[in-house]
Amino acid sequence: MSEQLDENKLIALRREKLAELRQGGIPFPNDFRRDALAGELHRRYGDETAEALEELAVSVKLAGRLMGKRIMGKASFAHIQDMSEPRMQIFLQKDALVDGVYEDFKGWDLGDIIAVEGVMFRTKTGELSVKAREIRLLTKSLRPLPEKFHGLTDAETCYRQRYVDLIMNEDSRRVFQLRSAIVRYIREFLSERGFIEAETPMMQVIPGGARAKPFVTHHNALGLDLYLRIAPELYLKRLVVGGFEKVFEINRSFRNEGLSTRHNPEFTMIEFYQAYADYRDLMDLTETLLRGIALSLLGTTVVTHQGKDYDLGQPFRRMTVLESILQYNPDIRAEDLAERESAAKIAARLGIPVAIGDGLGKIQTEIFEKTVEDRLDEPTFITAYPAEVSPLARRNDDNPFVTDRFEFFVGGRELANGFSELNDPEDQAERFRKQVEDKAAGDEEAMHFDADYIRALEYGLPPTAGEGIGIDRLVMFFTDSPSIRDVILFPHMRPEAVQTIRVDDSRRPEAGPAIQIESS
RNA sequence: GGGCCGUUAGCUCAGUCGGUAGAGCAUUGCACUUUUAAUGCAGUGGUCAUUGGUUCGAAUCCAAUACGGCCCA
Repeated sequence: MSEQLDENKLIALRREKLAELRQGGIPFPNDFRRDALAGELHRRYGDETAEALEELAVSVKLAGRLMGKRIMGKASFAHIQDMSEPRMQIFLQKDALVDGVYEDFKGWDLGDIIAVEGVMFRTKTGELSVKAREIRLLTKSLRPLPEKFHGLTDAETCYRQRYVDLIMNEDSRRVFQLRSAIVRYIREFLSERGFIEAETPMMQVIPGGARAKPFVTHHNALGLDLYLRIAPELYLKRLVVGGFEKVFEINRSFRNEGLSTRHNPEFTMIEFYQAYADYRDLMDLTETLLRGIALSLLGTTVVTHQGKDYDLGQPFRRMTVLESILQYNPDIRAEDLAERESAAKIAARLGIPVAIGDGLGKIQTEIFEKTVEDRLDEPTFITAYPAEVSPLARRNDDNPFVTDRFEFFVGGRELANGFSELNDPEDQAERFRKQVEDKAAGDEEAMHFDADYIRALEYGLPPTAGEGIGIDRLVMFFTDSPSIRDVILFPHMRPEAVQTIRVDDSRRPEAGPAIQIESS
């Protein structure tokens, strides 16, 4: 017996065709080897004339998904799509194929995976094409593809069934190809500069390195609750203690928060640490990196995002938290930000709730977040964050109220956060204690006391600077994507209301009854 | 968590004042040996997200729920 997914007549018809294939031999063959990609052929032969191509008589083997089919009696055109761009047109003539093959082809469906062997030529209308000598069906597709002209536009289906989105939407394929290129660029950028790539625990006994609510999981054999990491920071700095003086990790981290166009519960960061450097060195490095990505990806330093141009070729603006508040709030006076009481009044006027335990630094930061952050359009480094909100950052030598820290903003969004690392173990222990107090007072995002991390610092962390860059947001910026879901292949979604998984007992006798998952 | 909007054929979308549903593409059949969203002719295809209510009658009005989108916190 079997429980059906959403069957319809189109699928039933294709199942009948598959059943015939099963009768006729091996239905899912894997003995075809291609020797070319459509895109490569376009680049290599795209400029050759029809006559030149005829003379060259280049024979090629292509495979891919059947995306277009135009039957005109005893001749047909088809388009196949492989991992390259653009598609290649195939020309078939009944007389040029083995008897019966042309009739088989007429029964194939859009979406089927096919193999073609033939000769490059140019059609009357000038399109580079392959004249088929042999053509085979490799994989029967049972489900109809979306409409060929409008494609798939329903956002929900694009996210839930990314495979269909990728088949249909070149723009979507492009985003993820660029994402791959960005990650590769960053990895090479750091590797060339002598950084070592590391992999640190994703399951942690004490989640650290950021202020965030973690996900909890459980290790059965150890009888131990573990947290999915919210950041790799504390482990990477242990590695610097260990002598890996330049180290990075491209990491998936997890934060138990809501979903939005800017937040996914799991997200990708690059974190890197460099000994004998400070936060200013990392600001310079960040400028170089972002400029390099733009030039490498786009061939220009000007990035167009959501209708605006951002020139990463210019030096990025730099200002402190306090300077930025004053610049964007002409009605606020510097002296009013210097005292807790007057700053709290400003916060209250702005509708920011102030808790009794909040110090001046926290209040200043909230005023900054409320009135400045999303207006930081041009590439900007904001520096001098209060120590109160920067429990892992080194204090500034001249003004210990603030830290040697920066965040980078562009298009109103925070893309990076970096600082000179706090390497004084006693100061760090004190700041952990303050976090634990905050946690006891009900701050769910406050940090834990990580005694092993303090022990590591006590062995001596060299003067170091570290930085994290949000890869998803970076990719959003460079690919002009309005939502984080557009740059994550399988973004988090609520489960579909009722999902039935087909289990065919006749072929898997050991299997139990049909599995049915229903969400309540 | 709050507000607004959406959910109709495989896909993209119409659906007027409440009278049991329509197009294009896909698909099926026929014709067609250089097409480009091929073309021509003829068909098939629907639990109008779900549940309940109002009504003689609901895709349409009301409510709740589910899922999604945008904005806000």
